[in-house]
Amino acid sequence: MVVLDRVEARLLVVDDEPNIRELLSASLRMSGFEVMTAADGGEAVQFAQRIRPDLVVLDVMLPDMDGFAVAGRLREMGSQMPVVFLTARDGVDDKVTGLRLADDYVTKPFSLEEVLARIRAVLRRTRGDLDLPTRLKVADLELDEEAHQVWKAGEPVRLSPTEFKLLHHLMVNTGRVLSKAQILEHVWNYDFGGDAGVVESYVSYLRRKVDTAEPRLIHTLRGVGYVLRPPQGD
Amino acid sequence: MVVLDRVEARLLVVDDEPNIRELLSASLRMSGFEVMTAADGGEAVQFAQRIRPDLVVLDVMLPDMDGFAVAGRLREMGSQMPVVFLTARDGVDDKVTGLRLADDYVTKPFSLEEVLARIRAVLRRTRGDLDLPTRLKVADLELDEEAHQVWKAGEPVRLSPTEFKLLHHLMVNTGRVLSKAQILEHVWNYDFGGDAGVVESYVSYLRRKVDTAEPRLIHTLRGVGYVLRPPQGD
DNA sequence: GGGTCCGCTGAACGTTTGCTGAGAACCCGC
DNA sequence: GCGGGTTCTCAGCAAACGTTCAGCGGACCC
Repeated sequence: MVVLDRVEARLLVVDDEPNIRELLSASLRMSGFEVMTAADGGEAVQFAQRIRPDLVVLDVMLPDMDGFAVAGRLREMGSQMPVVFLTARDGVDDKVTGLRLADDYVTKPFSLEEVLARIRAVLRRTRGDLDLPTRLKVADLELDEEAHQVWKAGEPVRLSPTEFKLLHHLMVNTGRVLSKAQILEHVWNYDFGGDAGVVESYVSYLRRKVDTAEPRLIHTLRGVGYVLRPPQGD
Repeated sequence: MVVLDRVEARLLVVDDEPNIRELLSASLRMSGFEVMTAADGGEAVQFAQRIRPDLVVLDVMLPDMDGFAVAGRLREMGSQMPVVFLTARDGVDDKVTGLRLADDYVTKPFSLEEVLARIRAVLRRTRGDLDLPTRLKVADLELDEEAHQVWKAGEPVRLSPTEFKLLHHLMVNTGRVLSKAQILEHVWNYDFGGDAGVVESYVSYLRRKVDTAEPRLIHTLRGVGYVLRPPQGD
């Protein structure tokens, strides 16, 4: 839940499932984007023409025309709007990358953390927005989003994908308490049915890898959640 | 019981139990919100359409349709009203699925303190109301809601969840006398059966942690209640 | 000044919460 | 299909937490 006081960019989210559309748009808004939504391909093309978004998040499966067709139309319009596709896990991936219509894609079911990362990466590439920080630092902890790398006290650390996403989420929200439910919501896939016990396990893994020495950075607030806090003020 | 001279926002409270509906709406009104109530899902959708509230407080269990269905309808209506769910404690699944449609949730039995905190947090996030202070200060006492942290004379203090809620309630009501019954009502869950002795215990804990030095901030008014008062004018 | 009431605090308790190690299920590359 | 890495579940354990209670001391009233 990163709240910024400026608009990062204007996005168009296209998906026919209202749940996913709302999940995405709400979360993107909270991250500082201006978001419009469309429920099918026709609406999408219309909207894109009118409001000229900086990026389009596009489901491949749409009721009227598929995402590739939509992307094709956008290209024909002469626009160079970057597109991030949402695809089902099975095999469509090759098509997406092969067609070179997408700048990136995310497979369903995704986690918000993932979608946000892809969108930011694409915007950075296409706009040359180099001032968007790609490196997060908290005390002697460093995380590079692009290189997908983490250092503790200058030493590189190996993290599994989930560990990385969790640490990233904690670092983006430095100083803010996150409940296990919130963490689950952002870091895990949206269809994850399990309970918050996983979060405990992963916090434990993370601590072992990046938070063994004093002063500790990852704090447990009993009954509330977790915070990553820089030494001063603790 | 914070009484403000302006309306913070318009809320719609939906619950079929009259007790809870009234408890909530009375307390929210006293906190400066404009409150409407509905007893079932149909009424809720109707009302929401007409009066366009800024936020909906929605019980998951309703006689006609469940809260998720109501939230779904609201979304379909194209509204972006934030929703705060009220759920039973045991429905862990509810929480996860609920969050797809909700911006936050509170488990029953809740304390008014909790519900208020969630509502404010959601409004802050969704409206971009970043200037609403997240930090309370009284003399050399500071409390940050987001970070869930307290400082006394610049030094961080560790508080348990209940201690934190109590101090928060005292600070929000600085200068106002609160009876033990009132405190019980706001800080403890509404189904708490015990007596006011707990409040005494917790005031004692709090004093030990944040009010050891002169001038004292937490004052006892014999036979009446407690006040938190800044030094000047005491 | 004495009796009574009220509030303070330390100790004790049962309960809840989170941490961790072990292991089962899974995926992926070879 | 085998092995390493990864994800998730679970159960036992330890510490923190909420609550009650009793003994004490100070405040209030007559």
